[in-house]
Amino acid sequence: METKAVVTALAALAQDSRLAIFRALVQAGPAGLAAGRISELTGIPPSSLSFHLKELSHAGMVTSQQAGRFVIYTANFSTMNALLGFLTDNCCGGNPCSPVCTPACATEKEST
Amino acid sequence: METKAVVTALAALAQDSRLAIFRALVQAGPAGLAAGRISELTGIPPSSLSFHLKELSHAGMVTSQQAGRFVIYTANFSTMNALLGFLTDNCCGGNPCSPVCTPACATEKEST
DNA sequence: TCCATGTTTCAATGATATTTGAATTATCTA
DNA sequence: TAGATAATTCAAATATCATTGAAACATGGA
Repeated sequence: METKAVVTALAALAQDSRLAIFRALVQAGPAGLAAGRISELTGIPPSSLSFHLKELSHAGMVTSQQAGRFVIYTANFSTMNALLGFLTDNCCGGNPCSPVCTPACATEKEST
Repeated sequence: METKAVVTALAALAQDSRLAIFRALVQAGPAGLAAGRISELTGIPPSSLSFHLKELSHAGMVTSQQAGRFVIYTANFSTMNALLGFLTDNCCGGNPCSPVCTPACATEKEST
């Protein structure tokens, strides 16, 4: 994952409304949620919601698919995991650092 | 970890300069780096650097300690791990979701 | 105390993000 | 086709953030 993409992804999540939206989608799982349902759950008005969904989508954090009149949004779990990996990547210069970064996912890294 | 703190932490990382600073500190490990050294490594001028270090510090992503004339900055690994946990927390409504969020650290979660 | 070095604060400027009502587009049903 | 529902785009006001030179502050050594 490129630095630029990481900054975009982090920026997408670093905002109250968008973090709420994303968490709702993470909790909804692979089935996703229709835009209107997200609006109900979060209290964000449709036009604001649409703006934020666009941001999240552009950052690769969510995907969408048309389903009749509805647009179903789904969290993009692989991007999220790439993001998590990036932050711990090359931790401690690649040396063994058990006390430092093991708690979460020190064994799963990526440099793509 | 509270939502507000998470947004602050993500916002702290969602910026080119700060992400570069943070990564340098992650790679430096527990020994940390002096402010001047970070400036050298990243090419960020002292006054800008100081601004960004303050942001990171305020977000709990780094800690600092005076060492003579130097100020040593260190990545705060526990905050980082709490952050990673938050993002995957309650994934898929807490149901087993092996295909979805296992890749990185699905086994290590927290709701603090 | 005086000087050199490392770091932070200040202040002014420019750039970027957020918000939302109203209008628009798209789809379904009858 | 007409009416209802779902979602997006537009535009303009508001708010927030990033940058950096110059000045100030703190520490160590002579």
